[in-house]
Amino acid sequence: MLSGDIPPNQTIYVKNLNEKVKKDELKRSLYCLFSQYGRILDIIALKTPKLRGQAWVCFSEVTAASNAVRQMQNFPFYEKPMRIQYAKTKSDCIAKEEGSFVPREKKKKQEEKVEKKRFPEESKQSSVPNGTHGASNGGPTASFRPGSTSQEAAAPNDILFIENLPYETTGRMLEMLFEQYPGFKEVRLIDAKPGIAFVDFEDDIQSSMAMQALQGFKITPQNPMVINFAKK
DNA sequence: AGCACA
Repeated sequence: MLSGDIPPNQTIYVKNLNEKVKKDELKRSLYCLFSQYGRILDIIALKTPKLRGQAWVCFSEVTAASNAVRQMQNFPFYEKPMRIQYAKTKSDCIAKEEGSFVPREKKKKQEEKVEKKRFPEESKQSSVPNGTHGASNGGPTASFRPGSTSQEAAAPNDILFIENLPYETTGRMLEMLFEQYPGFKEVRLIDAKPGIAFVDFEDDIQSSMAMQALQGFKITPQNPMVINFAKK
């Protein structure tokens, strides 16, 4: 089958990655690219001879992984089409979240269910490649409500579609925000439709970076930006 | 091509 008979998994296995790109940049880019599908708990990438050119992206939901497998299949990423499958085994970070993690020392096949209630400590500060110095104006990312139906993720595009802007937003204001990200080309406001804008980038990797960084940015306290890829 | 948890 398409996914090579591997059953769905919260973690996707990505291969055919460009081995020249440095590990941290790779993780950041993967994070930006895939976080549109859901919350990413961790990204594993190693540069050892056996493991270079591959990465594991762990999502908090299987549905996010499924969307990512389908939508980003063969996506050209650093000049190479990504090959995406479900991971074959459960990631440590997932096992930890559900309390079934067994340290690697014991190489046992410890797949038994641990009947446990939630941990009392709810500090879900998961390790995420914290690439971007994002929207640091108080409010973190917006909870995706206005506009788009967040279940149907738009395909990557070098054009971003911005919603929920205050009516008084000017092109210059948006330029100042977006031009700090590499690949920025231009901002386009629609006179007939206040509150939305399009922002063009050189490619969809760079647009993803900016989207991730500025998602939820508040120009006014009541206007967290909602950023999506523009429809093709 | 290659399925780990630096």
